[in-house]
Amino acid sequence: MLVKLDELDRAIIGALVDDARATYAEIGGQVGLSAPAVKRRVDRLVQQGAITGFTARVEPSALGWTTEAYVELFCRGKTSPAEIGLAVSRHPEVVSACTVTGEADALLHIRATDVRHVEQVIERIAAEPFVTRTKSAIVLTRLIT
Amino acid sequence: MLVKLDELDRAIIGALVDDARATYAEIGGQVGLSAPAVKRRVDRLVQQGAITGFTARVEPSALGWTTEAYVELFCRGKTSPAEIGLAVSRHPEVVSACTVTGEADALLHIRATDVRHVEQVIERIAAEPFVTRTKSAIVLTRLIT
DNA sequence: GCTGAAAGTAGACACCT
DNA sequence: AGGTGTCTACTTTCAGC
Repeated sequence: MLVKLDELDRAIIGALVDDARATYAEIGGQVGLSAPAVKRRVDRLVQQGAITGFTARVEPSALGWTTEAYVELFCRGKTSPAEIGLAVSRHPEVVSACTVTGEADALLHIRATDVRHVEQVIERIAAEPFVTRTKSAIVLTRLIT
Repeated sequence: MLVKLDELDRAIIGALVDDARATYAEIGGQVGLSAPAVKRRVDRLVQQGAITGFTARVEPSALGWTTEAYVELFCRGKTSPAEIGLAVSRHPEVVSACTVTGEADALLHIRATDVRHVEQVIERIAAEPFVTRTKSAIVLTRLIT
C-alpha cells in the first residue's frame, strides 16, 4: 500500500503537520487550491492511509513529566515480539517500543515524572519473566523533536 | 511553568490527542461541557503551553519510508549538546535526537527509505569531525506508537 | 466559570467546467 | 481532475446566571 503523491499532496500534508486545525480555505491559500479541492485531497490521503489521523501535541514537561529514558531490553532465548509488545504496553510510561538488531532485543522509550519514577518503571519491566537484563540511558538534553 | 490541570482538562486533552479536528461540540459531548466552555479551556491550555500545537500523523511507510534505526553517537572529549544538535539537524532523516547518560553521548532516531539509505545517513553523520564512533540498531518490528 | 442565543464562518454537497 | 454556489452546521462573542 504505497501511496503515490504529487507536489500538491506533499504541500497539503506539510500544512496539516504544521497546523492540523487549519481550515481548508487557509490550506488552499497556501497551496493554490480552492477549499473543496483541498478537502477532496485530504479525504483521499486519509482514506489511502498516508495521513493516519490528527492529534494534539502535548508538552509532557508542562504536565510534570520532566524525565525520559531509553531502555534496552535483553530477553530470554525465544521471546516473540508480540510477547514483548503485550508486556510493555501495560506500562503507560512506555511511549514507544520496538525490536531491534544488535545485542539488545528491544528498545523502549520511557517518559516519567522524575528519575525515581523512571527507576520504578524499569524495575517493573525487569521483573517480567522473559527479561534477562536491561540497560538504560537517561535523556539529558533533547536536541530534536 | 508547570500547569495545573483538573480532570476536565485531562479529558479534553485526551479527546484532542485522539482527534485534533474534532469540533468543540463533539468534545463537549464527551466530557460533559458546552462548546464555548470547551473552547475557553482549549485556548487556555494552548496559551499555558500544555498543548503546543495540532498536527497530522503521517504514516512514513505509506510514503515509502519503510526503515528506521537508532544510532548511538560517541563524541570527542568536549563536544557541546548544541554542536551535536546543529550537526544532526542538517540531516532530515534524523527525526529525533538527544544527549544521554551512559557510554554513548547522544542517541539519534533515523527514518529512511531502506537499509541502504540508513547506511548512507550514518556514514554522513560519522563523517562529522566530533564523532569518534557510532553504534546502530535497525528497527525490526515497531511495537508501540 | 458555565449556559444560552446572537452573528459570522467554515464545511459539505451537488453541479458545472 | 478543480471551481462555484448554496445550505447546513459549527465557531465565536456577548449577555445573563
